[in-house]
Amino acid sequence: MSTDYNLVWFRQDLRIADNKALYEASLKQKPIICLYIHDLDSYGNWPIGGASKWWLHQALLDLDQSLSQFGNKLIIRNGNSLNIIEEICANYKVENIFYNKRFEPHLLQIDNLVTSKLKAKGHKVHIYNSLLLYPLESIFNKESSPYKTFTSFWKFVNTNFTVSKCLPKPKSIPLGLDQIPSCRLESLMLESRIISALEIQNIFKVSERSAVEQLYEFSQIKLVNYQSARDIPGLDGGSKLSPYLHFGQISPNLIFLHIQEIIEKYSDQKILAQNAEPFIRELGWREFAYYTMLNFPHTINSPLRTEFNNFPWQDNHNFLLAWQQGLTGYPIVDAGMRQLCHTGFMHNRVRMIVASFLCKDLFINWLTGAKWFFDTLVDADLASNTLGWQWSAGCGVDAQPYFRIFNPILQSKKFDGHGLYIKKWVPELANLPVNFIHEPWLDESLKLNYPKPIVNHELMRAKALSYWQDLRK
DNA sequence: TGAAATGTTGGGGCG
DNA sequence: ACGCCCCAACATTTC
Repeated sequence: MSTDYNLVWFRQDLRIADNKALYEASLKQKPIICLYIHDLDSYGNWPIGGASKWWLHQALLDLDQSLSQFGNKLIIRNGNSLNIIEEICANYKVENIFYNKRFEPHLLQIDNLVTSKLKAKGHKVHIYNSLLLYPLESIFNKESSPYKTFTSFWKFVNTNFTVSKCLPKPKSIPLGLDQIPSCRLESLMLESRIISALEIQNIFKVSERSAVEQLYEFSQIKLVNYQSARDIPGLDGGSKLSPYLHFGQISPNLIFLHIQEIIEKYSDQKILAQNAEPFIRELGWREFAYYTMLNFPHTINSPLRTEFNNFPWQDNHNFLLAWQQGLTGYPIVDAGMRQLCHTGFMHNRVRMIVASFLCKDLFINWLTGAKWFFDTLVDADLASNTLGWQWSAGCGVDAQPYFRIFNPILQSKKFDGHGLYIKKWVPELANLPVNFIHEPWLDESLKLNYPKPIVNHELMRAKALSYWQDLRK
């Protein structure tokens, strides 16, 4: 007599707390198969990057440990999602399948296929939204079309929806009697980039528990200065919650509600609420990124503004290489790109600077930059990455006008005035006086092991503007 | 979630 | 005392 099972299909919701699919499954009081499938086909033409693989490995390890505290364990498989789920459902008596929705275009197709096949075989499939704060499918403007500017979108959701409360942890996640075959985590070969992982490891502790601890630390120490500190790359003013959010190790609801709680608790400190607003707004940008990907799925591969299909992007391999390696000769750009290579992370302001530089100083297609970020960032997220890059290139939703061009020297002076960030990531410049740190080429007497600027920003700016003029015709 | 070019104003040096 | 010029400092426009 075999047991009756329910199945929870984990994807990018690698947590126990406030996980709708897991919670609902736990209410059924039946043995639960906790399944994770490493399915390379599910990534479409955006294969999982090295940094993300490393994080995923740690996250799966942590989820398995968490499940073991409930006497259960994570079943890991490698291969085609549909085949594996069908195989498990055929071999064990699985009544209900639970999973949380995802929004990547290629995943929507796979999910629909899996769902319809399972339903056809008599299984019940339960799908939840445990990824986002708001029900994005039902949000449209007065003309019943999708919002294309963030502020109007954000205003609408804030006035029409409230963020739902977090679910408690499941009371139990019962294990069945059968020995269900599972791969060893190591066999997925996620941990190939060991050297880079070593440095990442010093920055992030990859677990559900650490995500919450990091949130608490942020809200108690950094939140009060967030508005100004977040723009200074030499400070660690951000929450650094993005990779946890990406892998679903923390729910956006938990973050949102925790910050709201803090504001209410210290309601006499207006400054706290003032600083919390731009932070919550960042969660809003995440929603907006998913909203855009849902309504304009093609934008993961091509510009939203079709006139940009005619933009004369240039395929300069040496420029690309210099950018990737942090050898452009612009200290703030190089500092950012090296932080990325060494840690799998980059400060947000610097992400904008290096993106602007790639698109508007080197004229390299934003997709090329997007691919590099996707491969190297620990928080690589298709929705956010696409939105950010199209914003930088000026070809997406809420796009900054193309002529809005970052001056890497001014940005550097403004946000890294003392050159702390530059000195940390570009050691060749560590001994330079402040007045040359942003533009070391000005001191011709210096003999540095550091490249001269690969392009002249003034010239490239003028060129970018003329391209933009042509595009408007 | 720019930056440069251009326009305006007002204080101070100077004849 | 006065007008003139210079030029920060700030505001507006333009790309």
